[in-house]
Amino acid sequence: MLDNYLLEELVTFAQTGTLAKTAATLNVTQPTVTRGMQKLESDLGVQLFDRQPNRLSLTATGKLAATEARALLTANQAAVDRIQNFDRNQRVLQVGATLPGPLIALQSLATQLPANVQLAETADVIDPTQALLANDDALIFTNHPLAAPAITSERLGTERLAVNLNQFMYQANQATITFAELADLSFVVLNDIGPWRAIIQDNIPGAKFFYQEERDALTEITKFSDFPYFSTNVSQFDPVLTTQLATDDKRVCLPITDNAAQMPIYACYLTAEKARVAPILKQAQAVWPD
Amino acid sequence: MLDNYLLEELVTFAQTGTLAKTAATLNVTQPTVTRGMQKLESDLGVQLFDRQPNRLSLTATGKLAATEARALLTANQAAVDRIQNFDRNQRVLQVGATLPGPLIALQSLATQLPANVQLAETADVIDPTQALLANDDALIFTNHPLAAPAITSERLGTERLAVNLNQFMYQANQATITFAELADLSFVVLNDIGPWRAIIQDNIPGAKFFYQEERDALTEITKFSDFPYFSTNVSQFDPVLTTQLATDDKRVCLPITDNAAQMPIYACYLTAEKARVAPILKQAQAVWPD
DNA sequence: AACAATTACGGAATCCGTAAAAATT
DNA sequence: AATTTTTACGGATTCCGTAATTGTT
Repeated sequence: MLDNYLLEELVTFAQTGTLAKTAATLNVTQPTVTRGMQKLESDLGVQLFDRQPNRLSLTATGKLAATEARALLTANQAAVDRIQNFDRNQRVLQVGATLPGPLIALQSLATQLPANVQLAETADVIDPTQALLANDDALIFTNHPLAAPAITSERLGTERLAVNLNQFMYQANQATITFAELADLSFVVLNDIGPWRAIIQDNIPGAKFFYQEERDALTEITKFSDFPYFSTNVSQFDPVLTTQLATDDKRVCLPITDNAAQMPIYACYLTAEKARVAPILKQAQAVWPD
Repeated sequence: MLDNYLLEELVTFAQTGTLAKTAATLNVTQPTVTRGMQKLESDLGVQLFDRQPNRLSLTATGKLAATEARALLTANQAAVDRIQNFDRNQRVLQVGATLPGPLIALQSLATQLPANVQLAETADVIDPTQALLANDDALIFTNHPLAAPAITSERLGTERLAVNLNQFMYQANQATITFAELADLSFVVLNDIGPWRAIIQDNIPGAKFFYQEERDALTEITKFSDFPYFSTNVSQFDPVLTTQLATDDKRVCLPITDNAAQMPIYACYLTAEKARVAPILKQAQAVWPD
């Protein structure tokens, strides 16, 4: 068995090239690292270094050992994360998403949700499969099912994009609209909108987008300007938009009819956690506007 | 970072169920294990055990931690093995096989091989891909190419099965033979013949096979009996068979013409080790009877 | 002179075993 | 009575830092 602190020293040496820098980056003294690498060699019964009086360099075996060590350390850290996240998720049930719509819908009934449910602030999940397997989230909303065998992906419904145009714009004079009809316009858009971002960028020719990190900043800009903004059949639950804007917003909401503007929504969770996420899923299905 | 000795204690507790038995199997005292599990809980910041005055049981988190711990320990051990095997293979170049033919062919020119080449005694490689990736062998002969991306599988030639029949048997009166014509006969066969074993068992109806572990025992039996035995175009290099038998063996060698009796031979090695195995491959190709 | 590695020595932290206690079956 | 877990205490091991040595650039 190889001790972790020795593996760290080896990995750092592979990066830095000298024992002195290794010691410096690990906040220990050189003799510590010297002894450590000697012990690692003796534990393995293998020569890891070519020794010249003033220079240490890794042998071929040493290089292999360094990459193996790196893998072991990351595996160890990943295990710690999984265990700690699992323990946390025993108490608070973390809900994430790759797109904001479903989170907004759930937030609208926050009072009716179990007290241990913790909704993510923004749609910032990069790799949903990894996030579930690492017990980072117990439930993640995505726009595509996940392939991993331990994961169940349940179709929740469809999110449909709409655009809110000033009522005096000529395009506003209709019940629905297409991406093509929005060409060359400028929009204010939230930053964390997941896959929607690529969709609007790829489908509206010549458009410009002003991305806003904060939702409050976005509502401010929309309130005091004529920039069109996007919404969906799900974001209608957004309390910020509905309360602060709806009262005096002179825009009209036009659903976008393109296929690309219709997005399937899936609820993904570890199959082993089905029982724990079931009540939340039931709530989500109940409020889904389909 | 989780210390290995704590992980071992957790894994053994998951197996045995009590700290006392855990201590016994690990050859330490109970207080050691008690403190160890307390430290592991404190390191993780997580409760791993349900504590009743006289009974300790794993929580859900604890069970997860135990399986994670087991994985980390096996990964650690596997890394050690890979490193040590790699180091050994820097000096001696280990050659294995899933079938004996190619090893026999190479053995016939043992004197001309580099001194650091170590040929396996018997064809006992179970999982050639694993053996290569673990640096257990540097070169393995198989009857099928290996799929792993880091591995190169080079077609070496074809091994062709033959049977040696007493010259007075009526089937011996021909140049070649088929499996069907060997029906209901009894054969003496070596134990470690890899895939050949399934082939003769599946293709010769009603045949009986007397498997011998030792090659010497097999030659003894064949010498003092009339049992037919198998050979191939490659096993002709076998010094035991050729010297001890050929002089007074009254059998005739009949190649078997069935497709199933023709076996492709591949030389498999880590692509990164190509340069080191190249000279051996060259020798093998030179003597191959194709 | 500056830098890198190693060794020697003493202190500090950690880990372990013995002994004893508390509680259960 | 026998088991199991836990705490307390002392010893032993291990690990680390300071100081000093060697050799190279």
